Amino acid sequence: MSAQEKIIREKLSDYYSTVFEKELIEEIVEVGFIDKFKAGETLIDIGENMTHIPLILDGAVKIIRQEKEGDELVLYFLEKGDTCAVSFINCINRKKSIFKGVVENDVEAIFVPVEKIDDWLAKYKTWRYFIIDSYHFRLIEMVESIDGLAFMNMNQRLLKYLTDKAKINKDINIEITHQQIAKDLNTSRVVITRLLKQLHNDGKVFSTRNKVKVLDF
DNA sequence: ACATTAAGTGATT
DNA sequence: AATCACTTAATGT
Repeated sequence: MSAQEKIIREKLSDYYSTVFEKELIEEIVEVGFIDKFKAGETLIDIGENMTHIPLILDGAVKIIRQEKEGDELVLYFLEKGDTCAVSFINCINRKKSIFKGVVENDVEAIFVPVEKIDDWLAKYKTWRYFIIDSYHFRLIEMVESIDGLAFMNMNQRLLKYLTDKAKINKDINIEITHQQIAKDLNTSRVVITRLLKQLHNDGKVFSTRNKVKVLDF
C-alpha cells in the first residue's frame, strides 16, 4: 500500500467511517487522490466540465452563481464532510457546471473520478444515502438563499453573510473590504459602507479598514 | 512625499 | 437601495 493510500484511508475513516461501508472505502482509496488548494483559487468555473468530485476533508469552498461578467451572488459554503451533490448530477448528466466554486479557506479534499459516482449509486446503499442527504442539504441552503433575496432587506442579508462567514472561518474577525462584500451580495460598495456603519453603531459589529468583527451572534 | 486603495458622505433617482 | 461625484483616511513605495 502506498503512503498516499494510507493517508486517504486514515482521513476517510476520520470523517466518513460511520457513513460508508468498508468495501466503498476501499474503492475510494483505490481510485481517489488527495489534493490541496489555497484560498482564493477557483475550483470550478461555470461552463467547465467536471472530471472529479471532491469530498472535503478540511477548509471551505464558496459556491457562487455568476451571471456573465461581473454579476455574481454567493449562494452557500461547503465545509468539512460536505460534498457538492449538485456537482454529482452535473456529472451524471455529463453537463457543465452551473456554479462557480472558489476556495474560501485552504481546502484539502479527496477527489474521485466522475465515472465512479454512478456505479457506486447502484452498488452502495450508504453512498446513495450520502448523495441524497447531501442533495437535500444543498436544496435547503438554496431555499434559504432564495428567502434571503425575496424576503430580507440588505441589512439582514449583510448580517447573515457576516455571521455565516464567521462560522465558516471559526473566527469572528473577518478580513474583507466593503467592495468584496458588495460583490458577494451583488450590491454596491456604498450601500455596504452605510449598512456596515449602521451595524457598527447598533453594536452588532465592529468594523475598521479591511476588517469586520462580528459581535452579535 | 506621493500615489494608490479603502471608506465616508450628500444629493439625486 | 442604487448611482454619482466628491472627500477623507489609511497604506504602500
